[in-house]
Amino acid sequence: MRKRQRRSDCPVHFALEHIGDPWSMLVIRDLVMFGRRTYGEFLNAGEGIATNVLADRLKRLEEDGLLVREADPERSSRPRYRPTQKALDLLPVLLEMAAWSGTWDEQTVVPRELVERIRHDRASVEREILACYERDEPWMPGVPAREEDDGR
Amino acid sequence: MRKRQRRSDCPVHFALEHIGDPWSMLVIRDLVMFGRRTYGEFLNAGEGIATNVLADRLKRLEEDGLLVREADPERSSRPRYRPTQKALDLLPVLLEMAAWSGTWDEQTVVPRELVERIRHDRASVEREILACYERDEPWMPGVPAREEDDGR
DNA sequence: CCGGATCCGTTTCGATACTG
DNA sequence: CAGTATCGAAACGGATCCGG
Repeated sequence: MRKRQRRSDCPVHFALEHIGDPWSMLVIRDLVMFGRRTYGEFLNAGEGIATNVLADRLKRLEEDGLLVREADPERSSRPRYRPTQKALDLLPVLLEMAAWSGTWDEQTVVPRELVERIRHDRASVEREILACYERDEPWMPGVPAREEDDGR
Repeated sequence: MRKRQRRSDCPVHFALEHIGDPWSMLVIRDLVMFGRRTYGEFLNAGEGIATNVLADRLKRLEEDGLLVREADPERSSRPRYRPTQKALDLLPVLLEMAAWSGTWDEQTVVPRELVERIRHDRASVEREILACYERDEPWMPGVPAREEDDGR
């Protein structure tokens, strides 16, 4: 018997236990597209996620194999989160979400130009993002990344 | 001034107020891909959505312009829900979700063959689905559409 | 400090009963 | 058949506390 305790644990298997949770998707987006890696970076990224909710999602995503938690090589006291391939494979979903948002959401942060790129050559956008990921750099073409936190 | 009362109304504008809600996405999927049109069809579609939650989501999606509510031409007492273009435009997101689910979700209902089709020629899958939509027919290649309720 | 954990008032969910 | 009404159980948000 499976434990069934999560709100988004609806009995249809359509990726919704992750994609159907906004905070999970924000964390995954931050991991995959914006190169965020630490608790503080997620927390102060402008989305206003609460500390307990963030901790819960990080744990849940780790349990479900979407991210790995490892020690920072320089400051070992600070955990560092990295997306797994399972999370990287959500990039097409994230990009289609971005394109839809840029088209229909009046409050969108996604620029039209990016929408066009996704529509006409999504593969190249994916390659660009994954190349940044390989170099451990953030990718942020016009999308506000870190809103002012910066304390290094 | 906008009402801000929804749980998934997080301040980052990335389509998450709809995509981040599992029940909303199920309704949209049922509308766009499976040709479901009535309250009862959504309710008994096997997902186990509660009546009040379904009513709430239908109202919310109508307010946000994702579906229109109209009277059934034959039985005028029965409302009929149809997706708008805004909802139809979520088809790429739905298909990428399906592909991810078919790849990574061990409980998935998405067959491998469909995953391959989405990966290699998503546009043709989209055309197929939209053609069914135009004819007001459901589309369900191997995906269980309305599974008979398991008693309960 | 940073990365959480804990407590608490409020909101939302989910199940069922009920109504037009 | 298409929804409301109700109510206990979760989840959320915010603040605070705590360990390294």
